[in-house]
Amino acid sequence: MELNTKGRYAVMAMADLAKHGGHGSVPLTAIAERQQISLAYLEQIFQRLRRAGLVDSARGRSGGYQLARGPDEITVAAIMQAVDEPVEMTRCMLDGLAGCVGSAKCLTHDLWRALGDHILAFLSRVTLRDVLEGEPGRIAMPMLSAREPGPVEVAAE
Amino acid sequence: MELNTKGRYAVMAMADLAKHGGHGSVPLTAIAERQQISLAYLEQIFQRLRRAGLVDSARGRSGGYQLARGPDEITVAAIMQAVDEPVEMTRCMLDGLAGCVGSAKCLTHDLWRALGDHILAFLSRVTLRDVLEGEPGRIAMPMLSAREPGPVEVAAE
DNA sequence: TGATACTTGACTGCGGCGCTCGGGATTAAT
DNA sequence: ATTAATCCCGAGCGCCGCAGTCAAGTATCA
Repeated sequence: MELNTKGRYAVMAMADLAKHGGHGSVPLTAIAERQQISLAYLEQIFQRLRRAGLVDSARGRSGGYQLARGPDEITVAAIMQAVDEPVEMTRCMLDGLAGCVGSAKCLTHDLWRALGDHILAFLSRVTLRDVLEGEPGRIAMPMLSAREPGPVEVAAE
Repeated sequence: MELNTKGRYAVMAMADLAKHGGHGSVPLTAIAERQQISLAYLEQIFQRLRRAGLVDSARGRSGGYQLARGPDEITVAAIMQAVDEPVEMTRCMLDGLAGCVGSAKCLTHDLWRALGDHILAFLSRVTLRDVLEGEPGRIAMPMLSAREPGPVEVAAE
């Protein structure tokens, strides 16, 4: 269960952009320095963000990037998907049951699917604005912290 | 955002064990064949499961493994943690703010933390029994499928 | 004209996942 | 007693892809 740097950097950079953006574009050099990310690597990442329509670019001197939409209209899910192809959990379900154990759906098929959906749903509910305001903490709240063996009470009934 | 084979195989194997277990132990050769996993690799995985107290082993001929507890007392989270050290999303928060951007918490610090908690909470609510019964689909339900800015209303009632 | 910045694509080190191998210890069947 | 299953353990290793670099080009502004 791992998160790679591309997704992480992308969200960090976008958050930085939302914060220091305001009016006019922000050059990558500034972001790279503030967030301590290699400039050349950031450039790669922003190409993808641009192609996904999440940022607009301005070339030449005093150029840079700015958000294509408001910070409350850009979700973390959108960023991660733009930068880092699949949020899927396994090749098992790309189409049909290809990667499953030969015959039918593997026993855990539905589990991974549910997990993937769950993560995506979570990230889809967090916007850049939330990140800046430290909201994600609150959003995660309704979860029981973990492993509470008592009366489990899994929703419904 | 990726899931490695160790965690995946472990859950598949444990599900298989729960299904074909019943009474007496199940040899790894059987699981390996049914789930199409390399035997030698499975052995590694089961060492960890055993040390974590999730399975009991019986050596010698007609030996094998069986669940140490009932299928409804073993969560997917427990399995994944036994096999695959951290479910953490980044080194950023191992202790304190080590990996953060020099100074203070990085902007996305809380986000990754919330994501990690969220995933763990989800996996902690799914037991082996649920997996066998195809429940994980239902468990994931209380999530609104995505980006629903309306009244959030998660879990509870 | 030069400095600043984005654009693009090719290239690469190397860490670690995913797996194999070889041996050993234990137990049950015959 | 021997053989055949099984678990137990540690070392080793190929190869892929992540993370990052490099080089060359284009646009824009002062």
